Amino acid sequence: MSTKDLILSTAKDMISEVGFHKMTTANLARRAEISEGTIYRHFESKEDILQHILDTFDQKYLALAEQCRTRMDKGTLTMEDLLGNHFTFLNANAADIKIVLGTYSILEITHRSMGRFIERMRGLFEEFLSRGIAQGTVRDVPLADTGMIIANMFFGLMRIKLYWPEIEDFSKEAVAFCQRSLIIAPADKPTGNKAEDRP
Amino acid sequence: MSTKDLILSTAKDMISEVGFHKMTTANLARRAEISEGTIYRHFESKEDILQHILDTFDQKYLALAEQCRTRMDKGTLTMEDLLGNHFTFLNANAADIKIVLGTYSILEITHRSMGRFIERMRGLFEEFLSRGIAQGTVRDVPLADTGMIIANMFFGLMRIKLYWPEIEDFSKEAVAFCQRSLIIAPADKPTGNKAEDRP
Amino acid sequence: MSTKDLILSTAKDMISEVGFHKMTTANLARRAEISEGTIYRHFESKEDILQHILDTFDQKYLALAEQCRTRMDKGTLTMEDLLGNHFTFLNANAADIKIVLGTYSILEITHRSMGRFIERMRGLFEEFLSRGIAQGTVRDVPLADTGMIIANMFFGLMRIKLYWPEIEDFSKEAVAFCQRSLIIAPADKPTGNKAEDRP
Amino acid sequence: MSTKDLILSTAKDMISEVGFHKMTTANLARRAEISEGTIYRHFESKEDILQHILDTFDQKYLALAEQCRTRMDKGTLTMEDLLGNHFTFLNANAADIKIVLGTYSILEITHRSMGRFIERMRGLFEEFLSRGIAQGTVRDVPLADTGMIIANMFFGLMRIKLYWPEIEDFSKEAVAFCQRSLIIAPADKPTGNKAEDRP
DNA sequence: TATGAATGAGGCTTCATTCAT
DNA sequence: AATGAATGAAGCCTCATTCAT
Repeated sequence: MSTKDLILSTAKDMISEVGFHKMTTANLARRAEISEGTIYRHFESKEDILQHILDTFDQKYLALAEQCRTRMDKGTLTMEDLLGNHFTFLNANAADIKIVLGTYSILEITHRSMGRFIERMRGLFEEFLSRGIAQGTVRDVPLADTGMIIANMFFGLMRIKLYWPEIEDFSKEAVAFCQRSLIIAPADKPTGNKAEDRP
Repeated sequence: MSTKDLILSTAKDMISEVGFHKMTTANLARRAEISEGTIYRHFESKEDILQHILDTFDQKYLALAEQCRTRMDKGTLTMEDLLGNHFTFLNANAADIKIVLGTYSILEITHRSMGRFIERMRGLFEEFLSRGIAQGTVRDVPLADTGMIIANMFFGLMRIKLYWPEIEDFSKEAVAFCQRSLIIAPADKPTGNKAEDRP
Repeated sequence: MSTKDLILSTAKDMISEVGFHKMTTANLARRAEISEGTIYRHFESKEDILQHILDTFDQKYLALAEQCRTRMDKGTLTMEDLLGNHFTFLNANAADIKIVLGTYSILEITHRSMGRFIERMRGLFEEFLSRGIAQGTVRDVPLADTGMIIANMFFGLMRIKLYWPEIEDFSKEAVAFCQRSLIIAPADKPTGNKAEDRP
Repeated sequence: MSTKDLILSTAKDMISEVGFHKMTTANLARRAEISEGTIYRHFESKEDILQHILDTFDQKYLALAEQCRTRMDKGTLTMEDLLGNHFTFLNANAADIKIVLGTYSILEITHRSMGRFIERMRGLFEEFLSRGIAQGTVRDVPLADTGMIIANMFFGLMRIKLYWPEIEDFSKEAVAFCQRSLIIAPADKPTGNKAEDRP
């Protein structure tokens, strides 16, 4: 692992653990077992490290989105799949998410980055909804707003999971919540879902 | 306005604007037009100021919750009312919310405070759902999880509104989203929402 | 008790307990149950309080010295009496002594005050020795130096007692130590030193 | 000279000159011609600097004590030697002594350090007396108390010398004072001192 | 006399960044 | 590339003293 990557990965761990402000260059150097000066050979500033972390994360989500779109084009992506993929992604990148959630309010670069992230996620969901509506599997809801609502729900789920891990996971129920609101039941299409539950 | 209140209100503005770390005691004193030493005549530490802000906010939400419960007891509280009241409250206390959202990840006191806040909101929604289910106006959904989902949605809405004000407000649609997922159509229409609005 | 005396006595306790630097005007006011401003109505500065304490102590020792001299004049003062009186005095004024010992190295006023105190004590002992030598009860030792040695021993004893109370009291033995060095045994006078030097 | 040693030696001078409280980190940095931040690269806190000074002094006295014991074992150490060695040591380490004497009443670390110092000196003197008594050259005095008395006398002497240099040195007479009290005249005369020295 | 809020200088400490080696 | 000592600005906080009431 190159020194640059070592710094990046150590910084990622530290920022997600203690926050950006509490990760000092001294701490970082000690934990990465390099000298403080070395950091500045690879990065312009402390913020620059964060920038790299954010950029990498950005790429990763871009890849996920592309992959989802490909499957959407093939028509093999159910809502459960889409949300499931996102859960998997977010869990796998918990440290990045924590960094984003923990710094967007204090650092302009993260704020912008998270803004883009939200927009991308919203866009993806919008696209999914749009196809669903066209196919008659999804109710005719406003695209932009609903996309945002779902994206938003994801962030909330992650936040709770990352910062209040003692609260029981409610992601499954969140999926159900969305499905009830959006999905048109396959059989008796005119009606809502779970019609069978009622007399 | 007493000096203590002046400090409190100036600090509230500053923290919500630039974050807790970037509000320094020197900045705060300058903007409040007092000397730095004066801050410490009224508060034990910089964090103590935040503590007071959080406590006050806590009281305010407690009052709202109580008021909602009273109306629930009378049976005059619809879902729209409940959510509407929350929107009003959150808008009226935007600075507090921004402080909470911006510091829970870096300060233990805010983290605890926000934890309590979430729990209270969830509890209130649970109670509402529970009554609705008993009355047959709300679908039979898991109480705790669903309460959390709605609470969560609120925080998300506020976050977007406060940090990305350029994104169009989607709160109305969020209410609709929740209603579709939760509310049982009054009489003959056991199904989806607003189907009649469409041609 | 007048406010001035209240301040003085409270300050004396505090300085002897925690030291001059750690007694702040805020602390003092709180403990004396007065306001900070009141201190400055009675004293010019924090050091001025100390000055008063030192002056009072000075008077007290002056009184002791005078009393000892009176008894010396009457010829009724043995070495044991003299040292005993000093022990009693020092014990009775432990707080003052602690203040003096704890501040002479950092404050000019105490330094001067302690200098005077030492000189007075030395002078008194010198006088005692001088009479004893004349009477043939005390060895013919250098007056100034020996007076200082005894004075010095007292300060040492007090210091240990006040700052290392866990060390067993050795004042009785200190008196014996001095007596062995100074007193000519009553019976076999010829053995006393330098007797042959005198006509 | 390394920066650390520079700080240490500058601090030693300053503390002994103006006291621990009046040596501020800003003063120290200015006098050592370094920046304030540099201090904290080498020491954890201002008190930590003092701790190092005290530790070094501790070592130095330990070395002296060991050397004295070695000579005691060889039987070549007279009382004059022992006290003389101590005078030399104390003079050579005047700054350290001044620091110890000037801060033991306000700082826990110095208080402990001086407590140890006193105990060590007392122990050494006790040992000397114990051997002297066994050999019949010293009177049969209580060991612990007398050891303390002599140790105490040393501190007193140093104190006067360091803080009231205008007072004439009385250390020679102090040695004589002790000898008269403790030493048994060599041959036939169990009493009076040094009568044999005279014609 | 008494109050106590306000002051502001100054104390200790931290930390991102630079630079000589 | 790497080191790590040095920097100095800035942060939080304390405290003797003043002043309007």
